[in-house]
Amino acid sequence: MLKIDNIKYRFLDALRREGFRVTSQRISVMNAFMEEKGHVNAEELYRKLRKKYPRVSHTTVYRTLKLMNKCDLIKEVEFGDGTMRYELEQAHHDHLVCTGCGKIIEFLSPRIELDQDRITGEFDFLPHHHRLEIFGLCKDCREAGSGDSS
Amino acid sequence: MLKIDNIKYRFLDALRREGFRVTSQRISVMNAFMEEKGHVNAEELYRKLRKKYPRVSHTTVYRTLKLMNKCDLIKEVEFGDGTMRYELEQAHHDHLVCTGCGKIIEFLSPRIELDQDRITGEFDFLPHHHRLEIFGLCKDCREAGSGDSS
DNA sequence: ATTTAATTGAAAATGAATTTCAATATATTC
DNA sequence: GAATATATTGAAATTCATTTTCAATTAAAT
Repeated sequence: MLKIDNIKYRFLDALRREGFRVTSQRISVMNAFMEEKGHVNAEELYRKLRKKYPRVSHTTVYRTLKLMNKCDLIKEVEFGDGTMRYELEQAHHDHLVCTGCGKIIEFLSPRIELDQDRITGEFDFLPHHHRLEIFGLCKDCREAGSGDSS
Repeated sequence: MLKIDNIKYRFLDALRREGFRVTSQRISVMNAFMEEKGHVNAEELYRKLRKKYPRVSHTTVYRTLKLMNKCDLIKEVEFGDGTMRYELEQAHHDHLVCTGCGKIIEFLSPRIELDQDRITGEFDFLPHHHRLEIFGLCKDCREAGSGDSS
């Protein structure tokens, strides 16, 4: 659990460094986030959180996720369901999003990254960041049935 | 204006074919949409619309865009500003989004498309559709100044 | 022209996210 | 180890994009 401890340390450190306070709520939100596989939204995290840490409000979950984002610990992503989701800030990658079960697979294609540079060059465009999501059906969902898993 | 007339025809035709009614409001929304360069959202379109066609409501703009979308005339896209935008349904392409002026450049990279097939194959993932947006600064915005154009 | 059923507009409702503000808790200072 | 200053919290209210409701209107079929 070196990774988790490292992130916990980085969060506490960032809070103190920026003059924010270390509170039990912030620690709870961070712990709950670390227990997730990632790509949760605030509402989902709040629901799971309240079982273990009932003293944290809805509002504080939203605020703390924004704060962790500002501290560069987590990253906002969204896959078209109308909510903002969060994943650990880590090396750049793109996503396969299964429309059957919601599973999200992270991948990186150096080839695609290179081609993007080529494209932006052609248009004299200075890229800052990008997002690539491929929506479809994962292996499990295809094997489970021909579309409807009900 | 063959293209516009063609789309107008296709919309009226689709409406009749599906048993929807051809109304002055729907025609107004379609006309207003065609006068745009594309990538408008409902609110923007409503504002421009009401100058020329004051008899169309907010609600109807939203409803008609959804309807045109259902008729496969336009496509929903969103670039992270929290609103749903619409573009003409046409051959697949991706987007360069200028974070300076909001300009949107459409492009298609056969190479990237191919690489995506390779990637999904690796993960045994059956792709349905994808979206790729590259955010950055266009040539004009870079020439205009070092970031702030105010 | 009459009928019937889809469409419209205004207002209310929704859902995610943010803001307000009084009460509380953290850090700092003595 | 208090006392103090001020950041944070929670509940409720607010915002913003979008959707729904429902009575009035209007298109299209008879």
